[in-house]
Amino acid sequence: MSKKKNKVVTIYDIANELNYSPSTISRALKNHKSIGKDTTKQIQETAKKLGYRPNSLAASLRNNRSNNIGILIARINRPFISSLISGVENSARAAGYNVLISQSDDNYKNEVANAKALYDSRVCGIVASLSMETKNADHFKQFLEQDIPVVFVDRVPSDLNSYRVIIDNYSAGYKATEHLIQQGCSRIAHFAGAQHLNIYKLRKNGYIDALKAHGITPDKELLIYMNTMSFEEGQEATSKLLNMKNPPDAIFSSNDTAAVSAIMQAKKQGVKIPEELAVIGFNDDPIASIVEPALSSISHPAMKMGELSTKRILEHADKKIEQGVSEITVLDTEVIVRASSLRKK
Amino acid sequence: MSKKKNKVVTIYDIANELNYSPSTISRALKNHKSIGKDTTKQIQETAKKLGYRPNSLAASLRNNRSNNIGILIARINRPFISSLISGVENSARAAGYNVLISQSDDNYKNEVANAKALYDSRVCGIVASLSMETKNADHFKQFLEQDIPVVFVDRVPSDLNSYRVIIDNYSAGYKATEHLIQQGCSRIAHFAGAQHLNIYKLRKNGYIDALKAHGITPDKELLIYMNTMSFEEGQEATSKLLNMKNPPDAIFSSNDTAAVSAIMQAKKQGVKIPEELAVIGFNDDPIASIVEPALSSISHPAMKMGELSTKRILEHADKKIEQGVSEITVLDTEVIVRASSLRKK
DNA sequence: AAAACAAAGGCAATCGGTTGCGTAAATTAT
DNA sequence: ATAATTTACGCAACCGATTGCCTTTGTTTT
Repeated sequence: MSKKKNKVVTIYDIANELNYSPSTISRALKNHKSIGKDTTKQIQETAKKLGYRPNSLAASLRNNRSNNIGILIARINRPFISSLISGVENSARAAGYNVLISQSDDNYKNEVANAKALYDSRVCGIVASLSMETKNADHFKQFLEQDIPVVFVDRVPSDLNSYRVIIDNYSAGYKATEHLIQQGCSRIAHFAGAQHLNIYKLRKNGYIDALKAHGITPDKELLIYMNTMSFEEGQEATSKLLNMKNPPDAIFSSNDTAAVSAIMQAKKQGVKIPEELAVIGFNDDPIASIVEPALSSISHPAMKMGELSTKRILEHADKKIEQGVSEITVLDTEVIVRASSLRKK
Repeated sequence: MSKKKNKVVTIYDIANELNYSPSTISRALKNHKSIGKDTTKQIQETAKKLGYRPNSLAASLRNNRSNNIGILIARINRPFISSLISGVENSARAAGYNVLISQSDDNYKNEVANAKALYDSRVCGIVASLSMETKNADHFKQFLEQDIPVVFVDRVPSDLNSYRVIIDNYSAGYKATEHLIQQGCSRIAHFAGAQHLNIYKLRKNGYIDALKAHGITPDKELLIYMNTMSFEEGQEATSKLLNMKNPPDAIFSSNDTAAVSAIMQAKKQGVKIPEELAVIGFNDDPIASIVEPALSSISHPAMKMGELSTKRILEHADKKIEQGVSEITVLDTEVIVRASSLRKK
């Protein structure tokens, strides 16, 4: 048995059926005012009757602009990212847009290739969070040259002006550290991520400045630079820290994965949390509420950031953009205090 | 300063530059054999020099088929789903396809609307996992009528023949239950999901048959039907179970969320795990390894399922499909034994 | 050397909407 | 009643790549 494709109904079919021209059909379907009311109604009814479905490809080609928003991220299956995507998708779909995703797997070359692919499919906007390896953002210039809005989220480049939706990482790092200090900690270690990514650098700066502001001299031995901030890296670092002659009494980790691994490692070594070691993470991933004791963390409004990113893209068309000006949206974060850092009642 | 759009280079520009016809350019760019070697080389070089980028919209319109694979799922920010998407995206991109996502939020109407949207953008295939509310799959017929392959994953409909990529839920439920029995449990409760979704029904059936096979009569009081299997539902159910005159000595939950909530609730009530209550979940989400004691679970090869789904779509074009025959891909699952169910050493 | 064939490209239609411009008829203004 | 508008719709080009078919020139066959 061969595959049988039913004929797809086009505006030409409707035009033939009703003896109108295709342009009239096109206009009537979009409720263009220059088409009579009765005619419009009749055309729309016939369209429905025939099972007409618009071909967005044709429209997009003609308008030189699709209704697709592209997402460019490192990895989809991370709590923060999947929530971000979810936020983008929700608001995009509500506005009649589709969402194209691409993940770089934290690889720079993939990111460049994905940017090309999204460009070629003529997305009308891009939401991007850089890969770990990305150190320059030239592959986004192609979009800007065509006036296609690019919204950088979370991991944003420092060398390219465009929209940004971020949190105040410096202040979050400051607040997290200050919280630990207020709990009576004074030897506070920090798990810092790759420093060419400004989110990690800023969190570290906040950490350092909070220490100084409270009269604590930062100790280089307590500042651990990590690569991917994986569970394993966190475990190893924690183990080393705890075996020091003068171990820390708190850890502020730039992500929850490493923070959770710190808790688990500390427990394994018989170190009591939070009494002997207070821990706070970053992102407020689901695991933060599950680990025991529950992990304090910094809220990261992923879904909201996604929604705002979409909004920036959709609003872009109406705007006049001043050259050299980047619009930055900064969201609030909160210190979520849980048992892992709660020393004082 | 007004927005400045640089002119986009098309094959016509290359044609003018080199005095060839557009058709020659088109063929040369695809290494068509009917174009001379030198010519082809020259054209490709010029294309690169001018910064030519193919317009996939135009190609898709002409071919009446885009290079976009559509994904239709309930919620993106769930570990299983985001990994599934990741698998689809990886293999799709490797083959030069883009991925369009849409989430229904477990709402039937959204699912229908999303299916329409994906259809209208002329996806060349669909990967779908049904929403909780979906009880009929008629909205997928539009794809099949146009010979657009639909691959159902995990939550598959029972009333529509198409590709399926699934695990053997019955056997997984059976194995999970049997594992608990082997650990010495005999009053085994089950958290069952919405029964119109066959994954939950099959897991339940496996549970029941495993009990019977081992001479245990299923107790209706231990069979808890849930709606969304949320953390809260799990807590409440666990609390009720533990307060019974004759409480269960094990729980097999159809997902990890409810299983984890069971562990946490049991601990809160002072019930020892696994000694007094053994627990096993389903999916092997990240939280399973984090909760204490670590949750036993059933592996669910999400990424792999995504990859296979893409494969089905890409292979579809080459295939002759027999009517009334559905191709089903069944993946193996494993019982991941962790502390939450380990009573015997 | 005539016939047959292969190689290299061009012509023009096509995919399905969209839209600037034009026009005939109907309505309003003067 | 004539001019000025407005209403309602059609014509045809256009978006950019693809492809069946045709032509021209060059090469091989007998």
